[in-house]
Amino acid sequence: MAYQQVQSGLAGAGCHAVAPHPAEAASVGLARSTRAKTQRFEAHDVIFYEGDPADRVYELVEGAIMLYKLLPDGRRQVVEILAPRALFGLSGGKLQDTNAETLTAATVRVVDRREAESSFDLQCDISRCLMAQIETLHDHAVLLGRKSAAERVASFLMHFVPNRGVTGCAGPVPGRDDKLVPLTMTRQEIADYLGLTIETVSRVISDFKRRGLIVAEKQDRLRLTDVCGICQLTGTH
Amino acid sequence: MAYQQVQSGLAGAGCHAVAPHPAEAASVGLARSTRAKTQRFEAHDVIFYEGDPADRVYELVEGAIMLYKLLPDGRRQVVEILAPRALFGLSGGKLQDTNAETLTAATVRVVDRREAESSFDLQCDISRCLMAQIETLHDHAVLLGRKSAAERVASFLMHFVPNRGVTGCAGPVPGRDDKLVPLTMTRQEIADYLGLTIETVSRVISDFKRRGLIVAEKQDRLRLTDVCGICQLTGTH
DNA sequence: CGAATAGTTGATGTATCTCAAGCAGGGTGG
DNA sequence: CCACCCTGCTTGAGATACATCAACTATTCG
Repeated sequence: MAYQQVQSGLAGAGCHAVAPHPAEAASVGLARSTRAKTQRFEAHDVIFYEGDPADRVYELVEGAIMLYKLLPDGRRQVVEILAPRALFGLSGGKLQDTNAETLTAATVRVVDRREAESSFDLQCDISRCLMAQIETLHDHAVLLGRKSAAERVASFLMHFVPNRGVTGCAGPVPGRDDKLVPLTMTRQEIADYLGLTIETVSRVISDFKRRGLIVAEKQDRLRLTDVCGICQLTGTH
Repeated sequence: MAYQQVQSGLAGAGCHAVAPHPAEAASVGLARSTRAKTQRFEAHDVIFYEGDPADRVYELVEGAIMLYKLLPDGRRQVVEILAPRALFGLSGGKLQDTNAETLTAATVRVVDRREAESSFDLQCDISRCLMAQIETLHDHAVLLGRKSAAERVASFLMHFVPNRGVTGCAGPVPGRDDKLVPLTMTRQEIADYLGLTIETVSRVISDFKRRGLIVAEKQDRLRLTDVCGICQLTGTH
């Protein structure tokens, strides 16, 4: 069940692509450690700040988390959005390089960094997860550096549609090509993730509505009514 | 630890200030593997393409390499610039997610991925290197998402000045505050790295010249004559 | 119900892109 | 050794996508 929810988060943000061996599912990631502690957070709680000591490793068990950086004048860039099973809090140096804040209520597993790094299996999990993260960051660099506002928003929306827009995309089930997307992010958070302003995000979404690509069931519940059409707008295909 | 010095940024692209510990230099990274092969490339050689099987791990020994992605319409984003001792070619999936191309002549050490992942020590090196890469990618996301053209170019130039603009920046040696930067990248490559056009990069550099921040000894040899001044323009301080 | 907050829409400004021309340096061949 | 070309870089003029500023509307929550 928990793994199904991976798909409803921002796909690619975490390690979800690595299919767990069913038998191992419960013992993958930080759960392998006997000394793992579980922590519960409310929506919009801060888990750590940039500059905090990076002496613990976190695994997102449930919920969604964003990592972001701030410039001294207040500009913000959300650099990653994490889905369940993502590891975070690892840092090259001794200090956290980002802030970590929950988007929704979230459960997190925490292990002492020293311990995490002493197990070969865990070390492998960590590398695997970091590699997936890097791929996501590469895609995001393309988005931020080279895509238009409409392409950014379309790409963002496509993240919520698992197994579409990927190589070997199955295409729509004939006659039905929609997907309900429960946004857990505010317009401001989306804008800061996409390197845009709140107004531009709003305008693009309104434009998509007018063009019949999406319907807003509520402000934070968008129904993508033409997944293929949106996918065409990502610039990636 | 030796690997804390890994700079997956630009420093090595012309700045060889990152000195490996002489005693460890030969036994760190992929050199730990007995079956590592060394390969030599000319400038602008392609090492692998996006979509190639990701079955080998590479370590840059000498030179500079860029990783980039292309959109179908030809837009390009350079996602990473690698300095000596960086590992690359690792991928979350089975395929390379970027193209890898040398910027200069380069020496690369290659190991079979399976082998690299079977050693605990190497696995540790790999994660450490991946974490450093992620930090660099985070910074780059801020640059691409939130910085102005001038801030991007200033940040780019500061990458070539080791130990400046970092927390605990020593400041200039009184009376002298310059640094020679031998660019190994064309304007087009810089533009594709910074998410700008060639013309904008050129204009910003010209502007910096007019303001006395840099002097072009040659087109590809810039002397930063006011490192502090440039640092102030990065937006990070 | 009403204030507070988040989102939308419009009018205007501007940073950067686009298109186009001119220039410089490096290499080649006459 | 110099003229020429080729490529990469610079500069200018104009277009445009997105940001900014400001008003308005919808939603949430006490």
